[in-house]
Amino acid sequence: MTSWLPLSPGERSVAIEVLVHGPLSRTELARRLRLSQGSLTRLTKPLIESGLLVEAADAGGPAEARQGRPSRPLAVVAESRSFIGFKITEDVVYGVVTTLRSDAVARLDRPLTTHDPGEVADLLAEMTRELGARFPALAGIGIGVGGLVRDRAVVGESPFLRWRDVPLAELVGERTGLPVVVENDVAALVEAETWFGAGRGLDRFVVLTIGAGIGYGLVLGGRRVPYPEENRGFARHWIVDRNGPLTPDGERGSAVSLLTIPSIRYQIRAATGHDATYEEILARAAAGEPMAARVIDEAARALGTLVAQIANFAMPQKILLAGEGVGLMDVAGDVVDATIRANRHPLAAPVGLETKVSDFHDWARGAAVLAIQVLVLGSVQG
Amino acid sequence: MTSWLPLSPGERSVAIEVLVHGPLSRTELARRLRLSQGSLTRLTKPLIESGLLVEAADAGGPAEARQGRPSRPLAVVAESRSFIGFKITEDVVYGVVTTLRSDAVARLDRPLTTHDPGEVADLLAEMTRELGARFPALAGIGIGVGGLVRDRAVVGESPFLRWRDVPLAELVGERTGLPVVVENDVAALVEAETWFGAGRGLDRFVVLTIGAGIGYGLVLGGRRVPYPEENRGFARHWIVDRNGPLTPDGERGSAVSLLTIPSIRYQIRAATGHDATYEEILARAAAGEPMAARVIDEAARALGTLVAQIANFAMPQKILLAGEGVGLMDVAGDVVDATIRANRHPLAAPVGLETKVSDFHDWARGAAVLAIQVLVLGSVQG
DNA sequence: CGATGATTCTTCCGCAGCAAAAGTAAACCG
DNA sequence: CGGTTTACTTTTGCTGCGGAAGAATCATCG
Repeated sequence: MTSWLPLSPGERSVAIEVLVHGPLSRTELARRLRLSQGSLTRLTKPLIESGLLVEAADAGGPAEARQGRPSRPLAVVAESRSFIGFKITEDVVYGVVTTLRSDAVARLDRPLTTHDPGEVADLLAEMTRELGARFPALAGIGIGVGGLVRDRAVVGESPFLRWRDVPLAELVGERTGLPVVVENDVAALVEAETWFGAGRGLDRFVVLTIGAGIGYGLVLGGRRVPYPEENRGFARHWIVDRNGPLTPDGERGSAVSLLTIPSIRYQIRAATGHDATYEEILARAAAGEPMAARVIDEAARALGTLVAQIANFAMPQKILLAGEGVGLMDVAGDVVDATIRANRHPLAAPVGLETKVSDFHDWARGAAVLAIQVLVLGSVQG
Repeated sequence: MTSWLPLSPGERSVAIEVLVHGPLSRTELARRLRLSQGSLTRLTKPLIESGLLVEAADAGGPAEARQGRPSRPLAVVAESRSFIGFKITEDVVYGVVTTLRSDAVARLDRPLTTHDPGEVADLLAEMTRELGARFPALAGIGIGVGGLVRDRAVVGESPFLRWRDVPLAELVGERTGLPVVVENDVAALVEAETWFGAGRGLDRFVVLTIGAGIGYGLVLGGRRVPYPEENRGFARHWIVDRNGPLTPDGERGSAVSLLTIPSIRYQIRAATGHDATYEEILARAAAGEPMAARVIDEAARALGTLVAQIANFAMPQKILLAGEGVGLMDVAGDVVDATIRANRHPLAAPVGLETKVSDFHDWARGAAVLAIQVLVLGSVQG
């Protein structure tokens, strides 16, 4: 039971479909996977015997009383395994415990007082022990780090931790005895949203995160497209408006200069001489204060332009805006929408835009999903 | 033999691989398709018996004299079938005959003196007879039309022909007795490049055409992504530079205003009062004439910006620039390249940019590829 | 010039995994 | 209580694949 019985390709597709799309009857599964009903009986049997699936207890509610033999929806036993996800920031480690369905059932944060790889690994192992005490069936650990990660195991380069080629998966693995996956934090969030979130079941899907920096993830055919400049500040070269503001980070008028929280705060500080939090700036813009309103308006236009460009060129079925900097949408969502419309053909399909404010625990949850994938897919492959 | 024996999925994949990637030995095919050698003997036998494939005659050249039993590369019998492709413009119909490998072996153009659907179909049938006299084994007809095409059969809307809901495939089919595929001209060119051209074997591929208008085609996982605003002047809403020139067509500073041949000619005419052809303008820009140089420089910057945005957001492995308006690259290719670099991260993979000047026969050839696909795939599905 | 090895292709066997069809179960309906 | 409807199971047969062994065909080397 440490890892699952090796699943056949057919069994795996059934497991993923039920895991991701909730309770489904065998007939429904047969239709979705284009298999015969007989095959479904065959494929589900070992999955039920191994304890991964159960016949959902009567669906609880009265259900739609249809004619005929009632269906037996199959569901994953979400609590049969627990997973741990960590998000490492410069000064805090955020941890969550999730079920198989990636629901967070516990949280734990710890200050990060050192950047020494070994001591960080010690801390993660200690947090794992603490969390694992309450949730015994731990099946894996996922770790999200800002920076370049290789092979889902080694932190190749992380500026804020000042790490180079740190084999973090190995360090944590030998301290905990659990399978460990390390991934770039944006990539982890993208995977999580692709499997369990806004991108569920979609063929083309984009995640755009706004926070201290900008993150971009493209999912095609259910798989994330990797690219070399990932998480290396690529968006500082996305020039949105050549006459835009100049900030310490990013080229003039780049997405970074216009949209990230530090750049917006910098612009306000440069203009008014006073520091203000992001939320304060948003509130002032909503209240009509000219300086804040101008900066936020410009940011909203930039966001609308970016979203339109993404929609025009990558043609995703949905675009998810995530991160701590999407509060912008509440204050200036109409500006964003108007800008998108101005940069798209009137006959074009409306952009499937979804906004999701995420905190650091959401990033940690994203990392946990990586561990879930490894267990279900049986490999570390992205 | 009218259509091929229905191919099994395995046979079809072998046929396509050999058709698209030239002569290949069975062992090489086994590796590419991830099949065993035994399976390849099984799959190739009926294909050879049916006359689709042959064991290439010793590869002609001396080959690399390696050890062991020499390989027997398989090749399609390109001349076993012929295909006809048409491109319909406002006043001319361009026709080509191609082999199975989409090599054009004959051409025929005719002026189009009427837009009446029946008479156009008559003309196409007559041209088909004329072309077919020299190439007997006709297996299908592909027709490319600017405008909206539904179900690869019906021209839903074509402004320059003033057509609405014309069942062109049916009209031509009943006059020729051949299978007919109708498709939007850009889509046809994209399919052709995906199968036989620059996009061969690529997973993510973009075609950007510049001519009287702008065309965009996105290929993901070997399949073209359809979108509703296709060929309806969508690029007039791609705003590249808000302060760009204003032209009769397209929003201010849009890709259409900056890049299409009519818009460039309009800008020169508006500035100098004299009309000039596109080629003249390019020559004058190359010679350093200020007005032309300014317009062409602006166009090159716009193109670079577009290419960078496409590369940043859709992340294709290659971008093909095609159409009659890519002469721009010869005169101002360095400006385009510099602009691309300025809008991309230094660590990003260099954009695989390929330029291909295409005339109207290339568009017709693209349409012929659709007929090839139908024969090989056995269906009209895109 | 024959033995050896390398490489490609063919033949044959066994079986995984599927669809199709027929059978069983569990509800509702009158 | 038998008919109807729908969901699931069992059985059967077959397709199409991998694997292993063998045949073909070349280079190389003693």
